[in-house]
Amino acid sequence: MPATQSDTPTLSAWETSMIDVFVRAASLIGLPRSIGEIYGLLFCTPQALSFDELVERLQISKGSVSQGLKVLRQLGAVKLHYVPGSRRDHYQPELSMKRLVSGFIKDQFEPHLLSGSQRLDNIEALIQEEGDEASRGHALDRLETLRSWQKRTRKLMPIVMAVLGGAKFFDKESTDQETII
Amino acid sequence: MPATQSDTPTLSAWETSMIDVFVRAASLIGLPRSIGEIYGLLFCTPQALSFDELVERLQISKGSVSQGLKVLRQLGAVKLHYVPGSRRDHYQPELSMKRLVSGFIKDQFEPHLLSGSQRLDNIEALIQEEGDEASRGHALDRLETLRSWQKRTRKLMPIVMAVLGGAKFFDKESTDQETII
DNA sequence: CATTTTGTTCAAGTTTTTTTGAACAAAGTT
DNA sequence: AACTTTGTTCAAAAAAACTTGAACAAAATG
Repeated sequence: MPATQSDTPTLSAWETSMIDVFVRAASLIGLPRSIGEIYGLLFCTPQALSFDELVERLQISKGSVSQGLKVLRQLGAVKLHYVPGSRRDHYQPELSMKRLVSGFIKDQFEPHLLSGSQRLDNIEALIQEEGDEASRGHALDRLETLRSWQKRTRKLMPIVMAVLGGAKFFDKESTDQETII
Repeated sequence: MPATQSDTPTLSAWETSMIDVFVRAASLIGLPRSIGEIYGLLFCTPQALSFDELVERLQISKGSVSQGLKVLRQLGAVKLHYVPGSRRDHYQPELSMKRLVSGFIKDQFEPHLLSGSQRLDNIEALIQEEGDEASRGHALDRLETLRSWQKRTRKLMPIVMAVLGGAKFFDKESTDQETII
């Protein structure tokens, strides 16, 4: 082979395109490009990849990879894979759509939903304190609309998970739903 | 009342809080703050509001309101409301959760899903062109995973709409599903 | 048809988010 | 213990997204 060439460990055409799909998907759900790239490359690659391999093949900074993997771990979108003989952490992508979606919902969606409930209670208090006898009715009306939206969203989650393949899911009061589908 | 005071048409406490809920919701689905504010104020207010009233009460620029309303119209999240005697357009919020979600999916989600299909076909071609007999198998495997995710996402949509209240929804080949729930 | 009213457009300014890279910590080696 | 490897943190730089406001168009009015 020719002498010391710069040896950019370039990605093949299909890898680039497939990673692009994940970059778009990430952006769609509000995650930065670098996270799409990392998950995308792991998705393309047969073997587990180490931190360094991600940095080199994607040509992005260590900082981005470190933070990106942190988020992906939190979401349950990557798994640590032990490689004998190597001291480095190796990563593999989570391939179960159900688990990916579940992780995303639990991490990014549910918190907003829950904090939302408290916010609505606060708003109700504010409406009561407020004078304006006349407009109070409308305000409370809209508040109820909001509450009904919340409730429906919550009911939707377990159904989504079920359709995605047999889910156990958060729901304080409803009857058991270990394995619906 | 006191002489010409600056008269900031300030929002009441409960309005501010409720608008805040919409600002957060907007951000959650990747829409800018100003759009959350506009929809939020319309949601709080009993009467339809004009362009100018939105500018004044929210204290944001005409540009933001114009662009914000454009997006909200596109999403079907606001409706024009004719007010006799006034030449201005007046707006009211769409209050049906089903229609709101449907508008969002149709406008922001479906396009990505569809363009996605073509992208995957392109990737398949690239994988075939590519040499490397050995790795082709894995690549095609992952491509199939992606296709299955797509398919499941598409199946999910009508179900989501149905749960939200009896939907007619896009689906080329499946059997009739005018009113499921 | 000149003028006013109403709303849109878009380049420039501002703010927010993301990325970088150098300094740092933690743990393993020699 | 000194050194190396591996990965994290975080302030500063870069990029992206959002907002502003002045110039512009379109339509109604007088």
